[in-house]
Amino acid sequence: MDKRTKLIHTAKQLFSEHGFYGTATARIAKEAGVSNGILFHYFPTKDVLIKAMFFDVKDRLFDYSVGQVYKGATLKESIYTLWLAAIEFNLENQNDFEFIRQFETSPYYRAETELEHRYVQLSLELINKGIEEGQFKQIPAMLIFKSMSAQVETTVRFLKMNNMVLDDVEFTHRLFEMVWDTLAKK
Amino acid sequence: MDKRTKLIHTAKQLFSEHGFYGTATARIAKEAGVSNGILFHYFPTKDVLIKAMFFDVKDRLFDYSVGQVYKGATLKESIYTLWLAAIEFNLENQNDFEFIRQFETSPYYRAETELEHRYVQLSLELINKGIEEGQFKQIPAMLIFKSMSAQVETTVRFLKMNNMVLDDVEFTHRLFEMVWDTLAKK
DNA sequence: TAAACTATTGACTGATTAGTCAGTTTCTCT
DNA sequence: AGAGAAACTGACTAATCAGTCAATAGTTTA
Repeated sequence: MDKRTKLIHTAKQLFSEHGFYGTATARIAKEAGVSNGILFHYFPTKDVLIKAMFFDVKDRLFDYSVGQVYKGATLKESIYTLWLAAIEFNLENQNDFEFIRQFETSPYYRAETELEHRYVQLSLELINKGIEEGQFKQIPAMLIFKSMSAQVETTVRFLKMNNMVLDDVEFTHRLFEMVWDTLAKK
Repeated sequence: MDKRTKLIHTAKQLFSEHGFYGTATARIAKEAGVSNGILFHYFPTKDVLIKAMFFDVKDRLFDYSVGQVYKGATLKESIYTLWLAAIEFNLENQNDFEFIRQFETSPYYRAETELEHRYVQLSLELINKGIEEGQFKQIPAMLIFKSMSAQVETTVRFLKMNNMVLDDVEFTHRLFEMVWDTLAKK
């Protein structure tokens, strides 16, 4: 692993544990086993490091989840696949999960930045299709997207807190029905 | 307003704008128009100040919302009243809203602390009643509570971002149907 | 080979900040 | 009144931390 990647990796671990402000750059470098100076060689400021990490996570989530949606799937199947993939990704990458959670409530976060990402754009397209076809409630697409994201986050936090994994298919479906009922027209 | 209250008030404003770590205690005192020392007279550490603020907000939310639930109400009516009250409270007290949001993703937050609060306990009682009576889905009460809270937060953020208020009754009901469908058995 | 560039180090600095403290004023109770 | 407590002040400190920099090593290019 090169030093740049090693730094991102170590930073994510420390940030998810102690927060952005509880983690000194010097500590990141130390625990990554590199010099203090090299951190600022790759990331001129702490802000740049943090934003690079955000895009790193979103890119990987996109690759992981969108690849699982197969072409001929119905809308409900596609949403299910994306929902499940997001939960799995967050459970398997808990440092990423904690990092994103903190990022999104920090002053670093701006809504416009997120909008530019493929992951959000694809999700919004899917939701707009659902609204146009009359399968979804008449609610602004952005609000539906945010509700879904919030449900994923809540579910992951709940599973983590209770040391659970999604191995029970029946329970998993029951959880998805919660999400689906939120969006779908009765 | 006495100095202690004035400090909590100013701190909430600054925290919601610049975050816990972006706000120096000296700045809080200065903007509150009091001396630096008096802050530490009332709150021995910054932690104590932050936790005092958390309970201040939850107490006021409890008083505001629970008072509106009337005795003979059905379960759906009670949930609606609590949901709407929470949204109104957060819209009217945006500094409180931003503060809580940051608090809950900060290292200060511990899940056990929240459980002790009347507001959470009352909500859980109501949800458990819904599950037992078969009106709610067979999902752990805590997860239902967290989902509802997340929906409230998402909705408030959406309304804020688009400079909206809940003046359209039809739209308000449509938003509540989203929440209700999340919880209710079909 | 020499020049130019990139990667790397770690000691250092200037700014910031939570919390202290010695002393002053204001309140309270007898 | 006057003693004792509580409220209050603001200058001060010890620690922390993001970012700098001069120097060295390694790699590419002409």
